[in-house]
Amino acid sequence: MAREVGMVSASDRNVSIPFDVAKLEDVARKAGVSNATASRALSGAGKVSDTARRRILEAAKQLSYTPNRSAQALKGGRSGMIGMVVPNLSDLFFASCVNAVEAVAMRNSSLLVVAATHDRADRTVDAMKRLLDHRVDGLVLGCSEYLTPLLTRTLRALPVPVVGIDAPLTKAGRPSVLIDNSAAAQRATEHLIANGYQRIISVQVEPTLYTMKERQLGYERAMRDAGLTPETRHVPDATAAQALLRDHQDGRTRRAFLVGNELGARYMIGAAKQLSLSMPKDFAMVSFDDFELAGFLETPLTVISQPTTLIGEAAATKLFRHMLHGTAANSDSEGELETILEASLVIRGSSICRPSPHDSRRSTHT
Amino acid sequence: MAREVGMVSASDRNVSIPFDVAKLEDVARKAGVSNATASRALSGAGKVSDTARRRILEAAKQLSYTPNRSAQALKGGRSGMIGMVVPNLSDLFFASCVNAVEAVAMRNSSLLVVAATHDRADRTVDAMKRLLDHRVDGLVLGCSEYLTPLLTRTLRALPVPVVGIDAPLTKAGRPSVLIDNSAAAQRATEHLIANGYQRIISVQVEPTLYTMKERQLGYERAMRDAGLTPETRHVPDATAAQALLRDHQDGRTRRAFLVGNELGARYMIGAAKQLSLSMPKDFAMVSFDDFELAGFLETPLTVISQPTTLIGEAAATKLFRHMLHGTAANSDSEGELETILEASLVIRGSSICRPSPHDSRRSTHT
DNA sequence: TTGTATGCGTTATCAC
DNA sequence: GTGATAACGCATACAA
Repeated sequence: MAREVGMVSASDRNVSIPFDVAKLEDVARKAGVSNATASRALSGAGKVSDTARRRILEAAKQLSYTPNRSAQALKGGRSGMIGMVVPNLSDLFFASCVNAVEAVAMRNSSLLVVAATHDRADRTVDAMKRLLDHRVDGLVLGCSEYLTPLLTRTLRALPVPVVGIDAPLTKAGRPSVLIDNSAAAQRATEHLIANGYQRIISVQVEPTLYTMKERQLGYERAMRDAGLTPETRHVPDATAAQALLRDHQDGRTRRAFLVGNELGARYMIGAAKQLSLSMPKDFAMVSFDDFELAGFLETPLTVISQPTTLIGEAAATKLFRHMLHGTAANSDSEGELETILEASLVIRGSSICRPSPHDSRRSTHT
Repeated sequence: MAREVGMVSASDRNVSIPFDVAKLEDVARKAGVSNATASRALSGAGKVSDTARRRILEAAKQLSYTPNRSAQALKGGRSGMIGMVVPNLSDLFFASCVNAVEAVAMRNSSLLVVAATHDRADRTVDAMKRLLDHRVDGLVLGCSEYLTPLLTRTLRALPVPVVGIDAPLTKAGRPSVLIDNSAAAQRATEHLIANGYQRIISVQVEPTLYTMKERQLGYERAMRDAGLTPETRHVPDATAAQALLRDHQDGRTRRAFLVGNELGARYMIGAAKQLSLSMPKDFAMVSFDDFELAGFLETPLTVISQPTTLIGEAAATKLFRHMLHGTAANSDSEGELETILEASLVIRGSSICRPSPHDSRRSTHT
């Protein structure tokens, strides 16, 4: 068996039992066959007599042999790892996607290597390269930004399949899994209009992101279609949210806010508390991204909910399909590059005139 | 055979992905030196003439050479990866820890490989073994359970350093980073007592977890010290929470609940809504684990907040220190096996008689 | 200081 | 069917 952990220094009292690092050679010897035969039997490829196979599998089991993935990867096979790049691992949306991707990876006998840019999009390319140094077999890229030329070029050149999340990689010829942000925002806006709101303000925290631009488009479309005037405010922080609410305190017209993400919703809710305003009396609100306690807020919050688990599963599944298909890259291999999943509008109290006492989960799909 | 979601059937797995990246040999040739010299120059170890070194570095840069980590790992060096096992990657607490660990790994030129047990603790050992198949250089183990004999044995035998999070690995001779759950629970209970509550019920969602047992102990100690009678309820779901609140509606004695985790808090808040009860009028509540909107609930929630980022950073830092020390395992290498970080009691409206209108963040350390 | 040769654990290509 | 043997890319003991 490989290397003994011998040479235990005298000071060690809790002597470590040598960990199960049986290698192929050990299995082969124990089964009384050659290295090559053992490999064939274990990998399933190649012809091995039944008796030999049985003995080999038995030996492997007893030694609890598992192949050294580094060696496999070096030899040219798969590394058995996929990579995932996200802005932040503690972000609600991405964490949920990561969790789903990991589950699919596991089911496909792969491990997930994560690399966070920690909200610095300029590190995305670096992160991808580092992942590739480790020979990941594929990549899930969670990136909310528009593709930069550098990123596009890099993506095209990557020697492994890539699937995007949150924003499309279409310009780079790579598939992605998204929701229809524009349609979802439009649907939410129409919901507000249907509830009698005419003065609806789009609240943007990070207007430059792809998703935010899309949501803005949907909002504007709904407003135009209804003959209303779009009105947008950049709210980068809590202070801006307070200013915004102060500007809309005249009390004559009923105001509604369509908020681009959960962070913005927090700013707004905090500002409302500060100013002692309450929804939907003083203003209405719909926000992107659901969270566990949205229904338990002082005023339950109407949100557009993304199917994060489905997104992660779909992206990972698509990735593995491409990996198994074996094309070097996955550029324009299948007809459609963008898989669109459905977001749902979860109507709670913050967007309707008479708030229901309990969390009403009438959800309608966009 | 039922196909699981995300399980990609392998119709053909023949094609390997070409990986035409510069290797050491290319750099050496371009620099006009041997393989070995190039390796020495790039790794920094060994003596190389200045002129050669310059040429080699230049060549490496032009070819944008990065070493093949699989080969390095196989050769016996480090793989440049650390592993992390957690119950769930979308869990607030663990996601935040993972994010911090990843950041530290990055700073140490390592990648983070994650493996989630998806809330099935019996998969922990499997997850660790899979990580080790990939030759991770170290392991962070996030496990809320008590160590089983199998897990203890496995941990002792692991050939790499391990650091625990959330629960101690002391029985396995491994270090860990935790908060003092018992002291935190005691502190919270004392806070309730100081606010006039005498009937304080401990609400447990998963009483068997290590953390929960600890919290229970602290709660009981505080109660005993105050001459009060401990009272514990198992609340595994929303229904149980409703039953609990119904049982305590007599309105004569002021009730307070110490809730073991955020999930329990959700159950309680939901049940309160259903029964049209409100805090702190009808009952008081303190819960473990802070979350973004805890201060914006109908009644801002008093919580015990764990320094998740610090925990992750401390664990990862400790791990890398052990890895650099170079001992195969890290058992009893340093004096103290348990690093205790401070949790803070964030007092909001749910635990005091007259709730302040705004989120009061007077936090006191345990 | 530099180059040659060897081996890490696997898989694949050959002969037998 | 089976078993030697050669890579995979890198690091290093040993020579030069």
